[in-house]
Amino acid sequence: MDICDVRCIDEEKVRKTQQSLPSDENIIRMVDIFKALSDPTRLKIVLALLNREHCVCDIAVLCNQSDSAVSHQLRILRTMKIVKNRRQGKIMYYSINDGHVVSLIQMSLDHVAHCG
Amino acid sequence: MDICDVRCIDEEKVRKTQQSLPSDENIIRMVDIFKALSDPTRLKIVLALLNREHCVCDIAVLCNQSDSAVSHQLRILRTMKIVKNRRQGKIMYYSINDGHVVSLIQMSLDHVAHCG
DNA sequence: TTATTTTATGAACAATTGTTCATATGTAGA
DNA sequence: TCTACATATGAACAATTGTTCATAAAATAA
Repeated sequence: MDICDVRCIDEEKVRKTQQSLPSDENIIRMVDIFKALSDPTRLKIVLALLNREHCVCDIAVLCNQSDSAVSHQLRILRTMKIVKNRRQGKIMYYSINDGHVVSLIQMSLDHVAHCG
Repeated sequence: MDICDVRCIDEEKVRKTQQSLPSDENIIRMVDIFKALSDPTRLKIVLALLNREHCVCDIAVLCNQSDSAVSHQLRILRTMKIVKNRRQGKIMYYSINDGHVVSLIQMSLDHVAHCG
Protein backbone atom coordinates (compact mmCIF):
# COMPACT_ATOMS: atom_id res chain seq x y z
CA MET A 1 0.00 0.00 0.00
CA ASP A 2 2.95 2.33 -0.56
CA ILE A 3 2.16 4.98 -3.12
CA CYS A 4 5.60 6.58 -3.13
CA ASP A 5 7.25 4.40 -5.76
CA VAL A 6 4.33 4.54 -8.17
CA ARG A 7 4.67 6.89 -11.08
CA CYS A 8 1.70 8.71 -12.42
CA ILE A 9 1.31 9.41 -16.13
CA ASP A 10 -1.25 12.23 -16.08
CA GLU A 11 -1.40 13.85 -12.66
CA GLU A 12 -4.03 16.42 -13.63
CA LYS A 13 -6.49 13.78 -14.85
CA VAL A 14 -5.87 11.67 -11.74
CA ARG A 15 -6.47 14.67 -9.48
CA LYS A 16 -9.77 15.49 -11.20
CA THR A 17 -11.00 11.90 -11.03
CA GLN A 18 -9.96 11.61 -7.40
CA GLN A 19 -12.19 14.57 -6.55
CA SER A 20 -15.17 13.01 -8.31
CA LEU A 21 -14.91 9.69 -6.47
CA PRO A 22 -17.33 8.86 -3.64
CA SER A 23 -15.78 8.41 -0.21
CA ASP A 24 -14.22 5.05 0.61
CA GLU A 25 -16.99 4.57 3.14
CA ASN A 26 -19.67 4.99 0.48
CA ILE A 27 -17.80 2.74 -1.93
CA ILE A 28 -17.87 0.03 0.74
CA ARG A 29 -21.62 0.54 1.18
CA MET A 30 -22.21 0.19 -2.54
CA VAL A 31 -20.02 -2.91 -2.61
CA ASP A 32 -22.08 -4.40 0.21
CA ILE A 33 -25.28 -4.05 -1.82
CA PHE A 34 -23.69 -5.66 -4.87
CA LYS A 35 -22.25 -8.44 -2.68
CA ALA A 36 -25.68 -9.16 -1.24
CA LEU A 37 -27.03 -9.64 -4.77
CA SER A 38 -24.07 -11.58 -6.12
CA ASP A 39 -25.13 -15.03 -4.97
CA PRO A 40 -27.61 -16.97 -7.14
CA THR A 41 -29.72 -18.14 -4.20
CA ARG A 42 -29.94 -14.66 -2.67
CA LEU A 43 -30.76 -13.02 -5.99
CA LYS A 44 -33.44 -15.63 -6.67
CA ILE A 45 -34.93 -14.96 -3.23
CA VAL A 46 -35.08 -11.22 -3.91
CA LEU A 47 -36.55 -11.82 -7.39
CA ALA A 48 -39.19 -14.09 -5.86
CA LEU A 49 -40.09 -11.50 -3.24
CA LEU A 50 -40.41 -8.77 -5.88
CA ASN A 51 -43.91 -10.07 -6.63
CA ARG A 52 -45.25 -11.15 -3.24
CA GLU A 53 -44.21 -12.13 0.23
CA HIS A 54 -43.32 -15.74 0.97
CA CYS A 55 -42.58 -17.88 4.02
CA VAL A 56 -39.17 -19.49 4.51
CA CYS A 57 -40.15 -22.99 3.48
CA ASP A 58 -41.84 -21.79 0.28
CA ILE A 59 -38.70 -19.84 -0.59
CA ALA A 60 -36.74 -23.03 0.04
CA VAL A 61 -38.95 -24.86 -2.48
CA LEU A 62 -38.52 -22.05 -5.02
CA CYS A 63 -34.74 -22.10 -4.60
CA ASN A 64 -34.40 -25.86 -4.38
CA GLN A 65 -32.46 -25.46 -1.15
CA SER A 66 -32.76 -26.57 2.46
CA ASP A 67 -34.73 -24.42 4.89
CA SER A 68 -31.50 -23.87 6.79
CA ALA A 69 -29.53 -22.66 3.79
CA VAL A 70 -32.34 -20.27 2.86
CA SER A 71 -32.59 -19.02 6.42
CA HIS A 72 -28.88 -18.17 6.41
CA GLN A 73 -29.24 -16.23 3.16
CA LEU A 74 -32.35 -14.44 4.43
CA ARG A 75 -30.41 -13.32 7.46
CA ILE A 76 -27.80 -11.72 5.20
CA LEU A 77 -30.53 -9.95 3.21
CA ARG A 78 -32.19 -8.88 6.46
CA THR A 79 -28.94 -7.49 7.86
CA MET A 80 -28.56 -5.50 4.63
CA LYS A 81 -32.16 -4.23 5.07
CA ILE A 82 -32.99 -5.56 1.62
CA VAL A 83 -35.81 -7.70 3.00
CA LYS A 84 -38.01 -7.49 6.09
CA ASN A 85 -40.07 -10.12 7.88
CA ARG A 86 -43.28 -10.48 9.83
CA ARG A 87 -44.37 -13.39 11.93
CA GLN A 88 -47.81 -14.96 11.66
CA GLY A 89 -48.03 -17.75 14.19
CA LYS A 90 -45.30 -20.27 13.43
CA ILE A 91 -44.72 -18.87 9.98
CA MET A 92 -42.27 -16.08 9.12
CA TYR A 93 -43.13 -14.10 6.00
CA TYR A 94 -40.41 -12.24 4.14
CA SER A 95 -40.84 -9.35 1.73
CA ILE A 96 -38.81 -6.62 0.00
CA ASN A 97 -37.83 -3.71 2.22
CA ASP A 98 -35.95 -1.45 -0.18
CA GLY A 99 -37.22 0.27 -3.33
CA HIS A 100 -33.75 1.17 -4.57
CA VAL A 101 -32.84 -2.48 -4.77
CA VAL A 102 -35.90 -3.10 -6.92
CA SER A 103 -34.68 -0.48 -9.42
CA LEU A 104 -31.20 -1.96 -9.28
CA ILE A 105 -32.51 -5.39 -10.16
CA GLN A 106 -34.77 -4.04 -12.90
CA MET A 107 -31.71 -2.36 -14.39
CA SER A 108 -29.72 -5.60 -14.37
CA LEU A 109 -32.68 -7.47 -15.88
CA ASP A 110 -32.67 -4.90 -18.70
CA HIS A 111 -28.96 -5.41 -19.13
CA VAL A 112 -29.32 -9.17 -19.42
CA ALA A 113 -32.29 -8.81 -21.77
CA HIS A 114 -30.50 -6.41 -24.15
CA CYS A 115 -26.92 -7.56 -24.02
CA GLY A 116 -27.25 -11.23 -23.13
CA MET B 1 -31.17 -30.86 -3.80
CA ASP B 2 -34.10 -33.24 -3.31
CA ILE B 3 -37.39 -31.42 -3.47
CA CYS B 4 -39.55 -34.42 -2.60
CA ASP B 5 -39.39 -34.18 1.17
CA VAL B 6 -39.94 -30.43 1.29
CA ARG B 7 -43.41 -29.32 2.20
CA CYS B 8 -44.89 -26.27 0.64
CA ILE B 9 -47.19 -23.97 2.57
CA ASP B 10 -48.93 -22.16 -0.26
CA GLU B 11 -48.54 -24.06 -3.52
CA GLU B 12 -50.56 -21.60 -5.57
CA LYS B 13 -48.38 -18.62 -4.57
CA VAL B 14 -45.22 -20.62 -5.18
CA ARG B 15 -46.43 -21.64 -8.64
CA LYS B 16 -47.23 -18.05 -9.59
CA THR B 17 -43.87 -16.76 -8.37
CA GLN B 18 -42.04 -19.56 -10.12
CA GLN B 19 -43.56 -18.46 -13.43
CA SER B 20 -42.47 -14.87 -12.89
CA LEU B 21 -38.83 -15.77 -12.20
CA PRO B 22 -36.16 -15.20 -14.87
CA SER B 23 -34.43 -18.32 -16.18
CA ASP B 24 -31.57 -19.74 -14.11
CA GLU B 25 -29.26 -18.76 -16.95
CA ASN B 26 -30.32 -15.12 -16.74
CA ILE B 27 -30.08 -15.15 -12.95
CA ILE B 28 -26.46 -16.29 -13.30
CA ARG B 29 -25.80 -13.46 -15.77
CA MET B 30 -27.21 -10.91 -13.35
CA VAL B 31 -25.17 -12.40 -10.52
CA ASP B 32 -22.04 -12.10 -12.64
CA ILE B 33 -22.59 -8.36 -13.08
CA PHE B 34 -23.15 -7.87 -9.36
CA LYS B 35 -20.07 -10.00 -8.59
CA ALA B 36 -17.96 -7.85 -10.88
CA LEU B 37 -19.00 -4.76 -8.93
CA SER B 38 -18.73 -6.31 -5.48
CA ASP B 39 -15.05 -5.73 -4.89
CA PRO B 40 -13.94 -2.30 -3.61
CA THR B 41 -11.02 -2.04 -6.02
CA ARG B 42 -13.08 -3.00 -9.05
CA LEU B 43 -15.93 -0.67 -8.11
CA LYS B 44 -13.48 2.18 -7.58
CA ILE B 45 -11.97 1.49 -10.99
CA VAL B 46 -15.39 1.64 -12.64
CA LEU B 47 -16.29 4.79 -10.72
CA ALA B 48 -13.03 6.38 -11.82
CA LEU B 49 -13.66 5.49 -15.45
CA LEU B 50 -17.19 6.92 -15.34
CA ASN B 51 -15.66 10.36 -15.86
CA ARG B 52 -12.78 9.76 -18.22
CA GLU B 53 -10.43 7.09 -19.52
CA HIS B 54 -7.26 6.31 -17.59
CA CYS B 55 -4.13 4.25 -18.10
CA VAL B 56 -3.33 1.27 -15.86
CA CYS B 57 -0.71 2.97 -13.74
CA ASP B 58 -2.91 6.02 -13.08
CA ILE B 59 -5.70 3.68 -12.00
CA ALA B 60 -3.18 1.99 -9.70
CA VAL B 61 -2.42 5.37 -8.11
CA LEU B 62 -6.13 6.13 -7.71
CA CYS B 63 -6.75 2.75 -6.09
CA ASN B 64 -3.58 2.69 -4.03
CA GLN B 65 -2.75 -0.72 -5.44
CA SER B 66 0.05 -2.32 -7.42
CA ASP B 67 -0.05 -2.19 -11.23
CA SER B 68 -0.29 -5.98 -11.19
CA ALA B 69 -3.28 -6.11 -8.85
CA VAL B 70 -5.08 -3.48 -10.92
CA SER B 71 -4.28 -5.32 -14.12
CA HIS B 72 -5.87 -8.48 -12.73
CA GLN B 73 -9.03 -6.61 -11.77
CA LEU B 74 -9.14 -4.86 -15.15
CA ARG B 75 -9.01 -8.22 -16.84
CA ILE B 76 -12.08 -9.33 -14.89
CA LEU B 77 -13.92 -6.15 -15.88
CA ARG B 78 -12.79 -6.61 -19.48
CA THR B 79 -14.02 -10.22 -19.55
CA MET B 80 -17.38 -8.99 -18.27
CA LYS B 81 -17.38 -6.34 -21.06
CA ILE B 82 -17.80 -3.64 -18.43
CA VAL B 83 -14.67 -1.83 -19.60
CA LYS B 84 -12.79 -1.70 -22.89
CA ASN B 85 -9.22 -0.70 -23.68
CA ARG B 86 -7.19 0.96 -26.41
CA ARG B 87 -3.45 1.02 -26.79
CA GLN B 88 -1.50 4.19 -27.46
CA GLY B 89 2.14 3.29 -27.75
CA LYS B 90 3.23 1.67 -24.52
CA ILE B 91 0.19 2.89 -22.65
CA MET B 92 -3.12 1.03 -22.37
CA TYR B 93 -6.13 3.25 -21.77
CA TYR B 94 -9.25 1.82 -20.17
CA SER B 95 -12.79 3.22 -20.36
CA ILE B 96 -16.39 2.20 -19.67
CA ASN B 97 -17.93 -0.12 -22.26
CA ASP B 98 -21.45 -0.59 -20.92
CA GLY B 99 -24.17 2.00 -20.40
CA HIS B 100 -26.35 -0.29 -18.29
CA VAL B 101 -23.62 -0.59 -15.72
CA VAL B 102 -23.47 3.18 -15.48
CA SER B 103 -27.20 3.27 -14.61
CA LEU B 104 -26.72 0.43 -12.16
CA ILE B 105 -24.00 2.33 -10.36
CA GLN B 106 -25.96 5.57 -10.38
CA MET B 107 -28.82 3.67 -8.75
CA SER B 108 -26.58 2.31 -6.01
CA LEU B 109 -25.09 5.78 -5.47
CA ASP B 110 -28.66 7.06 -4.95
CA HIS B 111 -29.30 4.25 -2.53
CA VAL B 112 -26.24 5.06 -0.47
CA ALA B 113 -27.03 8.78 -0.57
CA HIS B 114 -30.64 8.35 0.62
CA CYS B 115 -30.45 5.40 2.95
CA GLY B 116 -26.86 5.54 4.13
C1' DT C 1 -46.16 -30.34 29.96
C1' DT C 2 -44.84 -32.68 25.83
C1' DA C 3 -44.78 -33.12 20.90
C1' DT C 4 -44.76 -30.99 16.50
C1' DT C 5 -43.89 -27.44 13.21
C1' DT C 6 -41.25 -23.58 11.36
C1' DT C 7 -37.37 -20.93 11.47
C1' DA C 8 -32.71 -19.57 13.31
C1' DT C 9 -27.99 -20.21 14.59
C1' DG C 10 -23.09 -21.94 15.57
C1' DA C 11 -19.34 -24.43 14.10
C1' DA C 12 -16.78 -27.29 10.93
C1' DC C 13 -15.77 -27.86 6.44
C1' DA C 14 -15.61 -26.83 1.34
C1' DA C 15 -15.37 -23.73 -2.33
C1' DT C 16 -14.58 -19.44 -4.24
C1' DT C 17 -12.12 -15.20 -4.61
C1' DG C 18 -8.37 -11.90 -4.12
C1' DT C 19 -3.37 -10.89 -3.47
C1' DT C 20 1.34 -11.30 -4.23
C1' DC C 21 5.46 -12.22 -6.56
C1' DA C 22 8.07 -13.69 -10.29
C1' DT C 23 8.18 -13.59 -14.91
C1' DA C 24 6.56 -12.73 -19.66
C1' DT C 25 4.86 -9.76 -23.37
C1' DG C 26 4.60 -5.75 -26.27
C1' DT C 27 6.23 -1.08 -27.49
C1' DA C 28 9.49 2.60 -28.16
C1' DG C 29 13.85 4.60 -28.35
C1' DA C 30 19.02 4.45 -28.31
C1' DT D 1 20.24 -5.23 -31.33
C1' DC D 2 19.71 -3.95 -26.23
C1' DT D 3 17.38 -1.45 -22.60
C1' DA D 4 13.65 0.63 -20.33
C1' DC D 5 8.92 1.01 -19.56
C1' DA D 6 3.88 -0.28 -19.27
C1' DT D 7 1.03 -3.91 -18.79
C1' DA D 8 -0.29 -8.90 -18.47
C1' DT D 9 -0.25 -13.47 -16.69
C1' DG D 10 0.48 -17.94 -13.94
C1' DA D 11 0.91 -20.06 -9.73
C1' DA D 12 1.14 -20.21 -4.78
C1' DC D 13 -0.87 -18.56 -0.92
C1' DA D 14 -4.30 -16.03 2.04
C1' DA D 15 -8.77 -14.50 2.96
C1' DT D 16 -13.49 -14.50 2.29
C1' DT D 17 -17.79 -16.75 1.49
C1' DG D 18 -21.17 -20.48 1.22
C1' DT D 19 -22.84 -25.10 2.74
C1' DT D 20 -23.97 -28.60 5.81
C1' DC D 21 -25.30 -30.66 9.96
C1' DA D 22 -26.64 -30.67 14.56
C1' DT D 23 -29.11 -28.26 17.61
C1' DA D 24 -31.76 -24.34 19.57
C1' DA D 25 -35.67 -21.29 19.79
C1' DA D 26 -40.46 -19.80 19.23
C1' DA D 27 -45.21 -20.81 18.48
C1' DT D 28 -49.08 -23.92 18.56
C1' DA D 29 -51.87 -27.78 19.71
C1' DA D 30 -52.77 -31.95 22.29
